[in-house]
Amino acid sequence: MPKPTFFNLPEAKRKAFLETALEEFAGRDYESASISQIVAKLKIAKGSFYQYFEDKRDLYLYLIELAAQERIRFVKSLPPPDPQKSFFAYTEWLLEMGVRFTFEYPRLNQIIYRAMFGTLPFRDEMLQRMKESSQDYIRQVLMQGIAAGEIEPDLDLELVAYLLNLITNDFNNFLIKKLELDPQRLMEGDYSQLDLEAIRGVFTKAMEFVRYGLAKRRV
Amino acid sequence: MPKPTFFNLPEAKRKAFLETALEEFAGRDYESASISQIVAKLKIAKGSFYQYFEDKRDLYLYLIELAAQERIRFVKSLPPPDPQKSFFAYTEWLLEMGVRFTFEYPRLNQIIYRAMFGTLPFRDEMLQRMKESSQDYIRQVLMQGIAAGEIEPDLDLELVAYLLNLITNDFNNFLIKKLELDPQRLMEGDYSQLDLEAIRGVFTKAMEFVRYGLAKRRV
DNA sequence: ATAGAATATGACCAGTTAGTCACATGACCG
DNA sequence: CGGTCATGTGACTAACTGGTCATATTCTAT
Repeated sequence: MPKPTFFNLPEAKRKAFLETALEEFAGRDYESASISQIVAKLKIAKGSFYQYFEDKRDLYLYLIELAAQERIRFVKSLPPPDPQKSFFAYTEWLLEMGVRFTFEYPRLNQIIYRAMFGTLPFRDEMLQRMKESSQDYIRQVLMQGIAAGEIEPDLDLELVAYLLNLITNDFNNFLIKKLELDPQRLMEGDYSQLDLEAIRGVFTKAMEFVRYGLAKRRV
Repeated sequence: MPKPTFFNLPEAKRKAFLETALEEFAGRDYESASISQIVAKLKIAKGSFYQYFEDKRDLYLYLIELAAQERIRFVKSLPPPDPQKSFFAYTEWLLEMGVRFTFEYPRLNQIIYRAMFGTLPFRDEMLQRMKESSQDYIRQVLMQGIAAGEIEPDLDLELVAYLLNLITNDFNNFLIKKLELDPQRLMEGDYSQLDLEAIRGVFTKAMEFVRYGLAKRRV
């Protein structure tokens, strides 16, 4: 946890600090991310950093916690389609929200992605910080789908939740490849290249796979 | 490419070098992996390393190439089930081979995984080295499945190949969680904890999802 | 035995890192 | 004004990094 000093900081300074720290930790993995670089970019003294945080790891775990909270906040901020209507519409919406989050908060998304799939010297502490994991959330939604009779009840929920979570988290990588987007420009907040129609088309295709699998449809 | 000197090395020494280098690069990301650590473990002089390779990146790209080749060799070394019989049996076999490779060559697998999903200062050169990517291979197999009339022809092949590749590559992570395996012991080559029956059960469930998706089966 | 090439060595360099600490500055309060 | 406490500072440490290079050793072929 950050020291009290950090929270006493004028908001502008605190925001600027987080901005820069997120930038640093989003682009490189934990070991490579550099406190020295952060303070250099911010033009503050090295000592100041250690007034705000215990150490590097303290900052990193805080950033993860922040990113995870922000993602949950983001997903909850927009109303889902009528949940009663169709489980699959809901899942597609979830997928879409994941991608939108990626585009709107690319750095936060990177941090989460790294924390989930990367190497970390302290996975356990990290997982604690991401209490409400999206995987648990997906599992809940799946159970609702089963209750509503839309989903095959014989599925291994844990397995499917894992796979869906995996797909959701990695989907933007596919989009970037498929639509030949420039990740650099996206990272810099330039969305002019986004073709929302095309993206929605890919969503629909992805949902077809999730819904019916590969097998030839029986007509 | 390694310098000629490296290939002139007595086989035992060359193997030992690769062993140690793989260990180092499997465990940490590119920036964190340390040449100094490698030569220290091998008890050879720093200068010797630079007789074998141009630089760090030269070694890394070589390791990736090696790992990718080894994976292809491994998959091709065991005969698949009758390819004419069922596309899905074939795909399940492919998934199984992926997992078996993970268990038998955990370090090689880590390197490939890192190369595909991690951060890299030179993605392009890396992708060139992994010419025959498993994703292309999966796409071929899918096309055969369509030709055989087993697979829905309306699918977006590129998308599905991407998702299948993703699942195959990450599946062992799920297995480890699901079967509560100890990754540390696996890394050290201790497979006594493996329950092949249980693993096969998870495969089957995963293939059900891949085959029919989430939707409730029509009976 | 000897020349010449191939290989091995480790001190050294310039650069980086996380973290510390004695001190300076600033803000608020009586 | 003075005093006290929070905040800011940057030189410094010890440890590390990738890479170089002059020198030493070992191998090979005559």
